[in-house]
Amino acid sequence: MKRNESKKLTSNMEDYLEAIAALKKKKGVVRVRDISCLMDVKTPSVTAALSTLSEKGLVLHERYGYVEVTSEGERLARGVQGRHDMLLEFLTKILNIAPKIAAEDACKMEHSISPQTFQKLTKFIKFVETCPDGDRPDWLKGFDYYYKTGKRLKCKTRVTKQKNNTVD
Amino acid sequence: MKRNESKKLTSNMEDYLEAIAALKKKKGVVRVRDISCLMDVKTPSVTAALSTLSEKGLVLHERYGYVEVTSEGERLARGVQGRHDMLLEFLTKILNIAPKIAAEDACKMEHSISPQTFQKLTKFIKFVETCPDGDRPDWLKGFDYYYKTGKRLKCKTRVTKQKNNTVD
DNA sequence: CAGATATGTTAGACTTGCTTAACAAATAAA
DNA sequence: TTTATTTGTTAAGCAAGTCTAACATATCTG
Repeated sequence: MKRNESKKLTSNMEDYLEAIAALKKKKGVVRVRDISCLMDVKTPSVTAALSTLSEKGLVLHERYGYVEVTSEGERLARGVQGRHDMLLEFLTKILNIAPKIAAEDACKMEHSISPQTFQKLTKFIKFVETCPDGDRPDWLKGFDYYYKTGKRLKCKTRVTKQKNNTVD
Repeated sequence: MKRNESKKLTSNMEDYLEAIAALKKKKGVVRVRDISCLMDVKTPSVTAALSTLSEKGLVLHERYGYVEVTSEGERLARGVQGRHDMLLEFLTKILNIAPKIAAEDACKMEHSISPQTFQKLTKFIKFVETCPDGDRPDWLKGFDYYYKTGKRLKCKTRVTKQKNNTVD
């Protein structure tokens, strides 16, 4: 009754789990080779990782066999993937960051973001994307303009006090 | 002429350097003990880290002496600290995340954020904080409201199409 | 100044994660 | 079916970072 499900995964193990779940979804079956290719590590690293994840009850793996993900593994993988997707969306859609850069950032940040921040950002994205203004709310277009030119578009609403808005 | 300034620091070394620079700024002199307390590690870990940072030319440290930061070390530390501060500001001021949580997130994300994302977010914060609307632009207040209630405040500007905005 | 205390270093061990080299099993092809 | 190829595992070792235990230096205090 003392299973080694010490909950907390390292970033690396989260990466392996995420990759495995993604491969499962995409290809149906998952082999050591697939994981090693996707993650750009050698196969012995994968074997080692699988042994760790097995002990934690997140994957099933018999010698020379396919890799299966347990339901608990699924659950965790969905969490990581969810954080990744959300971050990617925030970076590309809202901040307008180049997809490649955004993907790299998302890959690293997905391991460190707290549930609170995840929730806030998720809502923030939703807030932006369901805006009646259309694709991109006016204020966000205002940011695009500000980012490019350093200047602020004329504000349509009340102006209480004007602060400096210099370019650096 | 072959100094070991292999540029890229690990997250951990970035943390040490950041802590050292912060202590220097705050207390004037930096001892191993201070670093070990601040970072919650034992002193031998600090000694080892200092040896690494010394080799890279980022700190100066003689046996049993104070720790000094080189100008290159300063420069790097400022970078890390800058990312930290920016992230903290974004999380607390814009997303309204509790300071403690925000600080934890910032501590981890400060190591993984790309220059591009740093720049975008920096501008985004500036865009928000120099908004003529006052402390917090109207659209951001709109987000606060949306976050709390799941409902969208009436939009003052043109409404092209209304999408669903459910709470989950 | 000399002992007690605080601080710093060294040595050795452990963990995580990676590698290469050698071996073992499974699959494909002759 | 026997060989060749691909795939997977084991073993051994390296690097970063942590720790504890033992030792060394500095500093404080009587």
